[in-house]
Amino acid sequence: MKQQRLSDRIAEKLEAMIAEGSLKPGERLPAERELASRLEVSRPSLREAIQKLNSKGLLNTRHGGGTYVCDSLEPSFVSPLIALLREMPESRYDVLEIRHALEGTAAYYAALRSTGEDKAKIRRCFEEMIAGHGNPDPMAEARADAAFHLSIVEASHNVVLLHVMRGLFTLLQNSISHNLDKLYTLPRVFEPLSRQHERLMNTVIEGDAEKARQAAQEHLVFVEESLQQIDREEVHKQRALRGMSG
Amino acid sequence: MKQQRLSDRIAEKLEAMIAEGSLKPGERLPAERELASRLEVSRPSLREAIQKLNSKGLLNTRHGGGTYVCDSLEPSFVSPLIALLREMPESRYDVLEIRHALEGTAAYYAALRSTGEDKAKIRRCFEEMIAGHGNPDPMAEARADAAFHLSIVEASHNVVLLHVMRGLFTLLQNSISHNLDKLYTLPRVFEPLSRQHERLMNTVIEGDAEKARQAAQEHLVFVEESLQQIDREEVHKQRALRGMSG
DNA sequence: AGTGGATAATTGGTCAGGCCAATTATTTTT
DNA sequence: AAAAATAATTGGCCTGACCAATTATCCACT
Repeated sequence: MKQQRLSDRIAEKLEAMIAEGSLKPGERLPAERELASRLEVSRPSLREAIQKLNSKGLLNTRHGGGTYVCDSLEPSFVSPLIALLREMPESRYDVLEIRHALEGTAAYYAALRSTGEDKAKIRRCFEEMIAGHGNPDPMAEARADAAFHLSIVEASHNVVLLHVMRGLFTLLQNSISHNLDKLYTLPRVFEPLSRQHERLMNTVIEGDAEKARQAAQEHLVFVEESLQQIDREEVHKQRALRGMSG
Repeated sequence: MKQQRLSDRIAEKLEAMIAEGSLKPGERLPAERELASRLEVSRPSLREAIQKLNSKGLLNTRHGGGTYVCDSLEPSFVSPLIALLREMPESRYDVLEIRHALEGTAAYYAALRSTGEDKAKIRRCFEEMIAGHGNPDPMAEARADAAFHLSIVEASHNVVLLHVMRGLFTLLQNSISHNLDKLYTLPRVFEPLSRQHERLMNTVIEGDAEKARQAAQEHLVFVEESLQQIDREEVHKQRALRGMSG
């Protein structure tokens, strides 16, 4: 079972040479024509291999300049979909639109179906989130936030919903974290956020389904608007910086 | 200052088409020669792009067979679930709960954002669905139904939503087809269903967001209730059978 | 002799066309 | 109707060429 593309074998070979050390970081590769003849392959096949390693971040190529081994090699292990959406930052708002729709129903059914155990877990997640505020690592707060919301989704006793929401949170944290940290650091944002979380929790625990749905939706509206405002301010800031340098 | 490799631009373009949904998971790409001429590039350049996406895991290519969009783009949303749901058919209602939440917003944004092209496609899917009614294969109708709903999701221009919904439909068709066929064969069910579909389409095309959301939600309520009733009747039937044999 | 700029050589980028090999569709044969 | 042979399609690989960006070289001029 040795069916393999030639360009793949070449890429593997080069990759091995880099890993093993016979091609050092920063070093320049031989010219394509020469390397091709030395490996006894055609130039197009060599090029396909180089382009693959190029998009992997192992090599970088300058027109007319040559091909070099990248200095810092950090392979990225992310699911293809995540990688796809990383390129389109505006898809963060897409995720929020979906959460807007889903968390409302999650809260609704959580209010109707949650057991005592569920409620205890929700409360625990809430308190951990509060306790963790001011953490030097902003991503830790994002994780606590996600855990809180997921505890409510869990209490809705809809397994499919739980999986979908987990996927969405991974998407948010893992790939589109841009500006997400400011949500937890700016006091004028964090305080209303915290009140909304508390209200959401209480309505769920009290079992008031309609109010729970409403609380979830108002929360998401606020998050969405806050992020948009933060983004706008970021644009202004960068514009100001460009103005100074010019 | 925008010097970029042609193969990179091609790869980006294909990637965008996948993300945006005009290239569906599992779909086959045109042959290299044809695609190259259609993009007005040479075959080697196209190949370099394809190889890159290939090593990224977005495409997969079989010698002599063709190049396909990887169909497991949503492992985070679906794959662990398929096995799970086979065991518990009642979680079909979980999926419906989610659709209830999502399709409303999908219709809402589709009404606001759909282009003329989108609307044409929606109408086409609707007509194919009508034309295919009475098909001996009930799953074909289920697919046409899914295609119709997905065309609306597509028109919402929310790429994440599109991927999530595709995952849900594969889930429905692929693993829990139980009793799903009766939805299309019983006239007392199919006729209202058809009217609801038409109303949904019209509200979207007219651009009335709120009415579109409402139409989608009413449709899902009806589907949910119909399935529940069918299930109940099924239980009675089986009970009667057991009674006869005992 | 040193410096600046034109020139040549190197090197990656792209293309055209051809042949081979694996797969898929079609036809023929049994 | 099923199986085998054949044709058409499609990806894999190669040669050779030309263009464009970069780098090295060389020559004129100060």
